[in-house]
Amino acid sequence: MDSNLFNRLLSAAACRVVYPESFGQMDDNSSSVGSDNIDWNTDDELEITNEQEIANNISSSSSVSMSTNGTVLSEFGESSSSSNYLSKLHRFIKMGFPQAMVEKVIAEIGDHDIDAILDTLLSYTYLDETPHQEQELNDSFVKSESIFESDFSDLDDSCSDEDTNESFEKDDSLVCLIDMGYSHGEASAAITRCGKDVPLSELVDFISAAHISKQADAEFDALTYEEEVLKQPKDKKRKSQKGNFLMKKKTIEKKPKRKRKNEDEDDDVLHLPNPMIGFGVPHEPFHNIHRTLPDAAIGPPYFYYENVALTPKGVWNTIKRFLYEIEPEFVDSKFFCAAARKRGYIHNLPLTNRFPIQPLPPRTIFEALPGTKKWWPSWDKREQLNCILTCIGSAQLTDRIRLALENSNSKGECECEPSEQVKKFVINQCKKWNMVWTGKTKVAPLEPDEIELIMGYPIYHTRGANRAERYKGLGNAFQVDTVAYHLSVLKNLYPHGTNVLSLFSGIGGAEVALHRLGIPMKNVVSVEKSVVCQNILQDWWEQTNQTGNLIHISDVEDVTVEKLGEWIGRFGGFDLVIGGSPCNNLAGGNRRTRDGLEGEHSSLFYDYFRILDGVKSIMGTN
DNA sequence: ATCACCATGATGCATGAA
DNA sequence: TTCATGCATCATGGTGAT
Repeated sequence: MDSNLFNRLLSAAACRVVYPESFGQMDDNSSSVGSDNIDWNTDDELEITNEQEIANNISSSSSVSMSTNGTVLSEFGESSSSSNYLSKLHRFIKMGFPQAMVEKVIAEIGDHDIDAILDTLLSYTYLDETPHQEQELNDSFVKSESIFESDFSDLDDSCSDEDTNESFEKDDSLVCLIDMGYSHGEASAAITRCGKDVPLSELVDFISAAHISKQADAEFDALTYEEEVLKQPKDKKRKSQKGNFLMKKKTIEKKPKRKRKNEDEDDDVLHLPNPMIGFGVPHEPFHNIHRTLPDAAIGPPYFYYENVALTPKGVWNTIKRFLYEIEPEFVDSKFFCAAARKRGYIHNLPLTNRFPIQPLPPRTIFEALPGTKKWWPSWDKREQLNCILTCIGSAQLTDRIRLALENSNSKGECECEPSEQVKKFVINQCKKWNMVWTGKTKVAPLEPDEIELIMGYPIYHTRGANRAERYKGLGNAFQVDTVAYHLSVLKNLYPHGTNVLSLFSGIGGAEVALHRLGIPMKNVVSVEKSVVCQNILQDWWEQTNQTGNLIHISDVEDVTVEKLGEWIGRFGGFDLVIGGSPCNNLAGGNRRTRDGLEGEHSSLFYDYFRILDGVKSIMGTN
């Protein structure tokens, strides 16, 4: 896409009252679940287990963000219907329809007939082809539901005036599509695919077709699953049926997938580099220090975004499209420390004169955990650990492995190696759960302080939190050496210190990295939901005698344009906007809700973009 | 109410054989 | 090329003890 177009899209997007699909999704999140009850970053306070409870929670909450759905729920009466309602609301918002529109349609025709709702939504979308009409429709939704009260309302007025005077048709199309509730990515993709001069109806048709196809697929899955599985008794039969079903689905899907591979798969999939060294890592010969950033991407401020590399398909493409078409830098932290950590980073930092922080961290298991060497059998060839996750192997697994090894050894009645089968079992489990040898027949998970060392944090950085919180905080954190290597280029640029906006701070990986680089922090605004993590960062801030000012904000929703303007006015601008948005719905370890970028937690990426773009707008206008 | 503990697969890529 | 197999993966939700 041409960069000018994209600039305009972004600036227009920043001025919308009604955010596109993604933001509708986000609104749904914030209103479906009480903001006091969800830890977006660490997710362990997720006490709500079903929609019934969610509905109850909403109705009993007095949070400001609840007000919207508070009125909605009161219209639908009992919590059971609320649950149903929420489920359907969520479903249609996921399809890309604006929340306000879905609420309106369900209020009009009820929530029983899904087809009717879909038809009505589509006809609304089709009928309102002209920008003027669509704007009115959305405005009426906004007013009647009194939803989007805050962030961009001031800007919107001025921008809509500009829009009406806008003479570029292609920009109008983008703005209209965004107004209609489609995401930037969808809108830009549709224009790219269909051409810039096609009628709006054709663009809508393109996007709607994609939605319907996606939804039909999902519904087919759900229906077939229900038909085939729910009839069966529970437990094993159920599992096997599900397995059969999935096998069927795979065989059905395979052919079209291959066709796409030859055609346009490259449009949707970003390829991960092998070896995963990004623009270069220490001790590796390959380095690329030349890249051309799109105009819209150039700072100030510098920004740095991080998430897991191994996401469902298309996620990184979407992230890239939002973050100014910058190519992600995929790096495995195994080149920096003793554990693998495959992550993608999108940033607009310079690439020249990077340097690692000293002292260099241990790169092998034996260097990081010398106590394990004594027990490490020769047939366990691991030299580095797998990714540090948020939970650890069970004590029962340790016992099972101990028994397997003891039985295998006693059979041979000698000190020889266990059988190949036992070795394979043990190795697989050790790799899966990152267990290390702590005895002749004993493997155990890493202790929190060992993980702190590997992840580049001061020892006992997370001390004080309970064990599960420590594992979770560390499992969600930056690998400090990796991030610091990328941020090292800032040292010469800001000898007198930086102002940092740290989003989804967690246990403070960004702050620790800057500190270890010797880059002073004048002001840090840290946005982090978890009180435990806030305390960890605050304690570290005090222990390291930071002279700067640390401000805690608990919710990204509270980071409004007004707040950003206030901080920017006070600090003279942010030098760095840094953060990794929640990966819960992207991570491979998630069995239940790996829903992609539109998932409950991971959709907070759009808040990262919203805030970053807000900072860029304000600093640009200033 | 809090915390420790544990069982719970699917996805997408890499690799190599047919 | 196609297919089978191997492999790693910032997690979730339930249960029970305190």
